[in-house]
Amino acid sequence: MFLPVSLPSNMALNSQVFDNFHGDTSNGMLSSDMKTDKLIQAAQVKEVVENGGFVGSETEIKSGEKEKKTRKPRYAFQTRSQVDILDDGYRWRKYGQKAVKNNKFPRSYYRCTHQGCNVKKQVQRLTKDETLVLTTYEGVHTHPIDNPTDNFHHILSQMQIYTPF
DNA sequence: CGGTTTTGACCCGCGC
DNA sequence: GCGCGGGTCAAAACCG
Repeated sequence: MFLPVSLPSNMALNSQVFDNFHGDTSNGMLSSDMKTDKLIQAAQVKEVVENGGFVGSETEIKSGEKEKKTRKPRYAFQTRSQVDILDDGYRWRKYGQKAVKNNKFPRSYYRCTHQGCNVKKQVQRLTKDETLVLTTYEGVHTHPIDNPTDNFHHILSQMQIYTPF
């Protein structure tokens, strides 16, 4: 259920992200940096936090192992929005929700529903500024977007590509 | 009726 | 060892 978006600005955000994605994923080698960058630009993010460290429990390296283990990239950014659900075009299934120590709002855990794609993200609203939403992505999508909650604008722009006239 | 949300339980690492 | 904080599981509820 990613439809309760009632803000027109948010919908404009989504369409812009879609356009960017379709323009860059032609070879399927879209880097997560570009993705995040596009999202940031589109979402009018106030502050960006890039986490270059390790993610997850088993990815931690203890011994002489260098950094050859699967170090998933994790990108976080804050968005000023009144709605918790920021639809980025992917389908997410919620699998958990926990309360965080210093925040009164719970943190929600989502997983990409695409088969074989275990990209995760967590969404958390900040207590400091109730209008700020911190979204953290973990992993990289390696499959095209199944554009679900689309606006007709984007559909039409796609149709124009395949229409000779 | 199938996929998603909900929600408490469970697990794991860490600090005391 | 134990409690705490954070992350995930899974069964039941929920919904289109």
